[in-house]
Amino acid sequence: MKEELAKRYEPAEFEQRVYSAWEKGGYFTPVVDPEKPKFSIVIPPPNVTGRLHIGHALVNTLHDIIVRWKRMSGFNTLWLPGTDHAGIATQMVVERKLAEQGINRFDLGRDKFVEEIWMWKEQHSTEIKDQLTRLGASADWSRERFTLDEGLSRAVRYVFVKLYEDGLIYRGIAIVNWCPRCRTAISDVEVEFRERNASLWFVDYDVTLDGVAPRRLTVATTRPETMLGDTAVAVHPDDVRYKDLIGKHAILPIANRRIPIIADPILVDPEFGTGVVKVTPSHDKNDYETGKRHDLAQLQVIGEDGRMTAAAGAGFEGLDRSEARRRVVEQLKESGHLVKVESHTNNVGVHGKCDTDIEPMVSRQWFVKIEPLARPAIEAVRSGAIQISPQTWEATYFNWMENIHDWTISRQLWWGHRIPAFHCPNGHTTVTMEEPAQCPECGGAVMQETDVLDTWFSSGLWPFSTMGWPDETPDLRTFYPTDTLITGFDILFFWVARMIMFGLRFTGKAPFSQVFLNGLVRDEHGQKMSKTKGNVIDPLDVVKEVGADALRFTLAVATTGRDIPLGKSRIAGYSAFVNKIWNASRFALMHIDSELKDAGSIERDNLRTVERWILSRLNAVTNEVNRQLSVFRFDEAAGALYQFFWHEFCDWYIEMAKPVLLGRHGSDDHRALAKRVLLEVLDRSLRLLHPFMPFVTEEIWLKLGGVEPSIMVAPYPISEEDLEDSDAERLATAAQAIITTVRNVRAERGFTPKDRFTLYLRGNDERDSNFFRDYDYLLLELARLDQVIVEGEAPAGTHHDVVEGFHIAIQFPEKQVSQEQLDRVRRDIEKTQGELASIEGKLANEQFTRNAPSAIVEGARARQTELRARLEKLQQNQ
RNA sequence: GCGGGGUUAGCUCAGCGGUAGAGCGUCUCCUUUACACGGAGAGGGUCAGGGGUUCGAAUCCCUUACCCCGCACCA
Repeated sequence: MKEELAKRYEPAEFEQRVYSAWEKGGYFTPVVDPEKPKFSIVIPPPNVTGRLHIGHALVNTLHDIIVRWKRMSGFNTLWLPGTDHAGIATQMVVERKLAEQGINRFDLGRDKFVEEIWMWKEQHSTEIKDQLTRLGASADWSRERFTLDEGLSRAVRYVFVKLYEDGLIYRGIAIVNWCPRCRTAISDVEVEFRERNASLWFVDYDVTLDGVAPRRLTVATTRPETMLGDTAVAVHPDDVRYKDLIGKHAILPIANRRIPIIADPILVDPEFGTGVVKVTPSHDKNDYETGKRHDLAQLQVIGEDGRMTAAAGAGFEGLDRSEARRRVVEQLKESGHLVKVESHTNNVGVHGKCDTDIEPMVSRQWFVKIEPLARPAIEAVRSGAIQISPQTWEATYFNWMENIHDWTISRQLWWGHRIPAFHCPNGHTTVTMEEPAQCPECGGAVMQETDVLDTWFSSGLWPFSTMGWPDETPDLRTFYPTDTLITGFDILFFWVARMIMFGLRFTGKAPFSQVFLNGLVRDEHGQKMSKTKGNVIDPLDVVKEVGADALRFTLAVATTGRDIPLGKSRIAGYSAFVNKIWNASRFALMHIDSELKDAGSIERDNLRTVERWILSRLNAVTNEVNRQLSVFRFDEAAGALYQFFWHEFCDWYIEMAKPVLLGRHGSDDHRALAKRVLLEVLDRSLRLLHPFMPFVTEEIWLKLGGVEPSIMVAPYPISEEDLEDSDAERLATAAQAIITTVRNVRAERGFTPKDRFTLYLRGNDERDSNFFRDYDYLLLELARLDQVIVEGEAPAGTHHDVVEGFHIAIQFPEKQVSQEQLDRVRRDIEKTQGELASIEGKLANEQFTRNAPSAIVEGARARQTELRARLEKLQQNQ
């Protein structure tokens, strides 16, 4: 029994009900069977730091589109969901929350603090799952994983121990990027550079020369506070200005220490500045290397907390770095050692997570020797075993992988995988998966390393650790390697590269064969969304307002390029499309009188030209959508469906079918055929649209009464060659073009819809003429004519035209330009002048131009130009 | 500094060798029994500037200007 659709499209009425039905149906869970053709994909696990933003909505919509498409196309499909503990990021948000209560993590102690984070995690992973559910994500929740789960943690320990045994993990002292706020080392990729206006201070160092007049060397520095830790001054060995000073000593101002003057061709560029460089091995990467070359002393003057140490000297100990800088400059000025100050822009490295200036710091950390892992990972992409699209990212990938540095993996944090290394008081270190009872070398008591691993260490194992690896599980055999990886380009190095390296090393296989990197969502002016700018869009707010389908479709259409601008008006545009689908379906359901499962197949021979045309077009779109999805052109696929459904199916086919469906024209057989085709086109269109708009398509499709219990498990349409009909397309297109021409003439000459014309037309052959004789009712109704004469001779004085190869002539009554029309032009001119005046007033207002965001001012200027042009045009027409 | 991308309609973007496209916005007309979240029409662009290749260039090459994004970094 056919059911009717509600009069209004109200997504809130059915979305959640539909989702629960899918869950109950078990459609998200694939079978475990390595023999079946499969498609598998893992979610880029969202951080449990908070709620999902619109960027997550994008990447997960793209996942769901691909996953639903593959599932309907007959693949045993797994989308494996989960979340990431996100080390430092999560630790930071919980610390911030505790700070509001006036507590810091040291008050709580490690165990209690970690317990706090677990509570936070529980709440947020539930929220995240709920958000994904509301978007329609067809992920297999029975396989949901978290990077700190026992199974995944075991994989982490296994990999760590294996890499250590293979000599690819080492512990050592090195200069690393240190975040004084988070009090941990971070890796190179976590450092972001910010351009800043700074000063360049020129400082004189006295040179002690036995028996000769004293000289001074001028060094330039952007960080005067580090001079307290200088242990040398360097010049270029070939620099004639200073050649005689090499090997002598300089006196470091303030500290009054004697430091050597060394020659170093790598550190010093004689062309730059004064050609003299101060050397601070403890607080600068290049200086650290120089120090190693010259065996210089290290003097740490800045501590882990960013405050000056005792070594900085009396009057400095305990001062913050920036305060110490001010004081050093002050003292240099007083003692006359400060020669001059220049302003200078430089790029300061900051910690991407908290924006704190990075302090290069010498410390003992754990590292992964990365080159042996990177080499096969480069090869995998070069050979095509892994394809990255858009392909332009491959260059970026190679560039990075070929210049890769060892990876600092230890973090001085409390939240994460604790490194499986066990130290004893005698200095022995044992690396094993499980804690040993005693030190295997000396029998002493052991204590586990307090450092944890970089969060990307565990997410690098995600495609296989989530499937039970290192055990040979049925899941692993069935679903690994995965097929596609979809994620934002911003984590190409952080995540994608690490998965490729780990996957190849430990499973011997590339963890996926295709990578699709999507763009970043921005606001409608191309600005990055951020809370401080107030331009963030919460996906759930949008879902509540317009439904998940409209949001998903908008995101899919917008995916090309690096930046994805998203504004309310754009979403509204596609929510109108969902509404259109609803209403067209409602119309169709009013006329369709049999269920899909009883309808039988269409007798191809009985089809008439207009039906052949729409089926041919539907087939072309089917082909197009499948093709575009296979190359991740979500925009093209969605756009083709939009164009077809709205502008071909609704605007033309339904209108062309109406005379028959509504009984104004045609036989009963013809009517039955039109109904059958209407059902066919609607059915196929809904299935094609389903991956993009799962909710509304399901809600409507179930009313068509198909054999499958859900559109989710109905087959995805594929193109069928025998539906192609270029001749039907030619004739239908011609009919449409002729109708459009008549409408044009009507509007241009100022006629109303009530004025009736006579149309004369001539076909190229008998077949064409027969078509227009058969379908003259289409021209009469859609072009509002009172007569169509095929093959007749057109009288003189008619409007002649050639449309799509057909000669037509339109005969219409005489018509004078009325006073009313003239008045209307005058009213328009007045209206435009008024609007222009108001915009110009605004632009002349200084307060507006100074205070409004530039985008708004620019918009006003653009509007001004547009209005001026329009005004000119109207005045000409008067 | 090195590398990559961009500059197309008022806005946001497709197109990337063969007669300039979409969505939104603008204007006009229309309550025609699916939809006013609608229908029918209209207007709007020397495709950043300059040079070249070609029968033909938004599209390929060179160049200039401006913008974005990586990577590296000079004290």
